[in-house]
Amino acid sequence: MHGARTNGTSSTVSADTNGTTPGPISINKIPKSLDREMDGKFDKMAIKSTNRVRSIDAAGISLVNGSVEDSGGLGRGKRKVRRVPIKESSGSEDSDAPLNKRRRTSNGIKKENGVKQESSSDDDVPLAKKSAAKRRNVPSPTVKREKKPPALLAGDSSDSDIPLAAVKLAKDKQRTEQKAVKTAKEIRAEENKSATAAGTKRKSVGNANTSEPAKKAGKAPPKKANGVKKEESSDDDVPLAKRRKNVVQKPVESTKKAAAGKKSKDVDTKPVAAKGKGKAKEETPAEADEEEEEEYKWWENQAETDGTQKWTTLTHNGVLFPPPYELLPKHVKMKYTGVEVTLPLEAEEVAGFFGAMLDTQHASNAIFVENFFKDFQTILKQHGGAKGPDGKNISIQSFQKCDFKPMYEYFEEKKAEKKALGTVGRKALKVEKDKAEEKYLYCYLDGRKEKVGNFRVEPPGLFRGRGEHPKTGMVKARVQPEQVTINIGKEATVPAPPPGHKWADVIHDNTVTWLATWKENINGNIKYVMLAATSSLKGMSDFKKFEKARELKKHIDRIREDYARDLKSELMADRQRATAMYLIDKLALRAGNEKNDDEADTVGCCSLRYEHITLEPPNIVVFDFLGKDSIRFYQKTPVIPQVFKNLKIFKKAPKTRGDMIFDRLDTTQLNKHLQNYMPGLSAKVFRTYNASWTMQEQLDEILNQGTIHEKYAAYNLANKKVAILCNHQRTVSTTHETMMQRQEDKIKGLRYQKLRLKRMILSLEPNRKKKNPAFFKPDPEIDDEEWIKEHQVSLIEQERDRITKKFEKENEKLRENREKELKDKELKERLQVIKEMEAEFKAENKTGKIEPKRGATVEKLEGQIQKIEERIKKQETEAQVREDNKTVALGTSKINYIDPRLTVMFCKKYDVPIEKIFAKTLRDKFKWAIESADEDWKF
DNA sequence: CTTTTGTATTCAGGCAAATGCGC
DNA sequence: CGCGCATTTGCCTGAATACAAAA
Repeated sequence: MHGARTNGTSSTVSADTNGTTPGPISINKIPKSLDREMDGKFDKMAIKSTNRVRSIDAAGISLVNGSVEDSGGLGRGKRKVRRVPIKESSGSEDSDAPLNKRRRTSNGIKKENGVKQESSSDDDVPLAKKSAAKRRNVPSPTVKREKKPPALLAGDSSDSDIPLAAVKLAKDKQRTEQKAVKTAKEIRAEENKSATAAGTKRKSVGNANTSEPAKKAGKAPPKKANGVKKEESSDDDVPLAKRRKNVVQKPVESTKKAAAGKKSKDVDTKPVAAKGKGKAKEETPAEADEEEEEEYKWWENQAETDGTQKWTTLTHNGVLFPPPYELLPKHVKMKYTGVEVTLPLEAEEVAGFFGAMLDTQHASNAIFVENFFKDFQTILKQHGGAKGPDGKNISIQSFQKCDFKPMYEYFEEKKAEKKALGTVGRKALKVEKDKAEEKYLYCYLDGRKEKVGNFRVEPPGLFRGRGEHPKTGMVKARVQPEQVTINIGKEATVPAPPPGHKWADVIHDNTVTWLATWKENINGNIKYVMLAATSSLKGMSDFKKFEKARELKKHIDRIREDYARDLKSELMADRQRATAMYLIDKLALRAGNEKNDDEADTVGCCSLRYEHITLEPPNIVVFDFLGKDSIRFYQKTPVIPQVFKNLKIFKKAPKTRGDMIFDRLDTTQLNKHLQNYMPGLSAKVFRTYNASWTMQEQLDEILNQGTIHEKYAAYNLANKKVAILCNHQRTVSTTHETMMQRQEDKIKGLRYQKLRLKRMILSLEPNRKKKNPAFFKPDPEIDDEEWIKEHQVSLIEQERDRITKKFEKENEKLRENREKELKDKELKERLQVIKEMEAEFKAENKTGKIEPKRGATVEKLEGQIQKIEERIKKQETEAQVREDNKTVALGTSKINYIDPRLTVMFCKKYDVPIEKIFAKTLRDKFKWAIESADEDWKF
């Protein structure tokens, strides 16, 4: 985004008493009169906004038109936020004084636009960067959830329809008309576009699915597993209640635990792996056994954990460094002003980073390029500079004059070489690599072997900050052992640093879970080597996360009642907090911590600014902003009147673009407030809670009928609702459009085939038409003669192609065998059929009749028609799902938000193999859930 | 019908970007 | 009270697979 931005932190502000301590812009207490005022009429702002947003799609989708002001995120700038301690009770001394506003001001990356001090005069200066183009349509995430506090959630009852409807995607046409915010994703998408090319046909998709089974069809185990359970039900759940020994309780009743454990063992079977293609059918329990000692089932054994100490003993082998850089072959050189230059190793490496990215959009991103080039120059200078062929120094001054093409081409060559190796060669390489990594794969935590996650030190490269990250493109430096701190048990042997090096430090801190750490040079962030998601440490905390969310169930009613009440509080801070809670609860917004100017300008609930919300009377709120990862959050949703009114108040002048909506609130305060309800409660818990809650609700609506595949599709639909709620998106693949087109053509082709079959029937029995006119009615989808003709042409071409190819192939083979090749005459003869086809089509077009093949009967033809109809239907649903899901990412919610026990419950209850839904890694990660939940489990 | 082939989809890993809490 | 630290969340990518059409 870009677009308007505000400059100036304070210009319009007068009361900045000491000049450095800004304060909230809003008044402390909300007078009754203001409340009343906001009740009635709608102010200018609201009306104005109406003009800017228009509702287009009948389905309820509304699109923001292109006006710059609507852009969600404005220019970034220094955010001068000050937080004044406000004693709410102290009354309203500061009531009207428009204190300094909290706003995001501009500073546009490089040019600091001087005048920041001026008021809003240049609010609208668009950033130089890319202007808006098309925007993606974001489906409205609202998902109906239980009517806990009935009146409270506007979307729950009557209103819910709107957003729900909005879930439907708009038509492409409309899509392209719109313009507006360009999200990071879109930018990326565009970039790829260029690199794309051919496509192909094939349909599929939709079902997103299905995998594994095909080959090892066997795999019945899971089924069996379910059958079993059902011992005493006792599980009215509430595992919480059934605490066992110590502090923490187990996920499920202990009783069935043992049984459960056993069962699921067969269930899990060795997933796939199946290195050979296809047929590996090992998978027997026997194999499971060979799997070394039995693993630690922490979930059956919850004792410890006071929370702070994470381990007692810890042994590991440290980290794996990337291989040192090796100079490129002599003939591969970057050019400057057309002349090959020799770079010092360090600089060549950096140039290579860029050279390898020439075909990405980064290479044409001005900020990226600028940051890269600056760092490149610095590094070059540090290492002696570039030399010309004559050995003389060459000063690299201009990016424009640099030509990285030779490097790019070299890398491409390398890639091709690798590809040419074939599966065999690559496998060998992989074995080698695996061997080098072997020792790092596992560590021993409290004596148990646990998998390590990211033991590889991140290699150097160019920083790929997402969205409009000010630092994107900077050189991410190589990490030296001297920067790496090792955390390991006191008793353990400290892994040796690479020869000639030493560690920054070696510590023995058992209150943290990391094995190694270092500081990254771009943002100064700290990186860690931690255990894999399948480890007990991660598993336990995941479990706790979900238990915490379930615990929230007990408090949610009260919390909702409270914030409903506080929506009317006369204290601004309380009212803002209540309003924020409403949004977090209803829309699953993230908390919205403050960010710095050297990060991309993205927001969450608490950091929403004036321009991110538009109010449309009577109670529609349009959210349009960039959230985490610069993913656009665009939603038009009704809210309860009090919230609408509050937002109006929070946007009231003098607040304007750049100012915080919740200027009396921040995440710390919000979370502190939440702690009062329940220890450990924070804003993010609401996301988990609402996601899992929604999933439970959705799953409950699924009927236990149909094929496994259908049930799986139903699950995915539920999953999708959650993903939409959480605004989890993905970029539409660059090939999406072509694939859709192709599929459409294919469907039409099928329809044409159907038409021909019907015509054949009529040739056999002309009187059928009278008997069943409906059946022979022309298909409206392909009544276009033009199209039919084109299609016929392409069919003929295809056939010709096929015959020719086959001919050539045969010849090739003959040649190999040193036999005589076929003559061209042979080919000609074979191509005779083409002539026949043409004639046939011609006749068909003229008379509308087709001679059936020999031996055809009406019955046979009808059978074929039926088959084709099935295929058409299948293709159509597939196409629909593909289109509907193109921007929705299901994975994130599956991995992070949906309590895995829900999935396990679903699978057991409906006899769907867990493998269908949880891939190998997820099955490992969620082993605790698989072994502890049964078909009656409830979130 | 089975095998082959070529592509689309899924998986698993990578690392950036959030949250949240305590010093 | 702002920052540092630890941990969770999230999108994307390259490699591995599955799938459907062709042979």
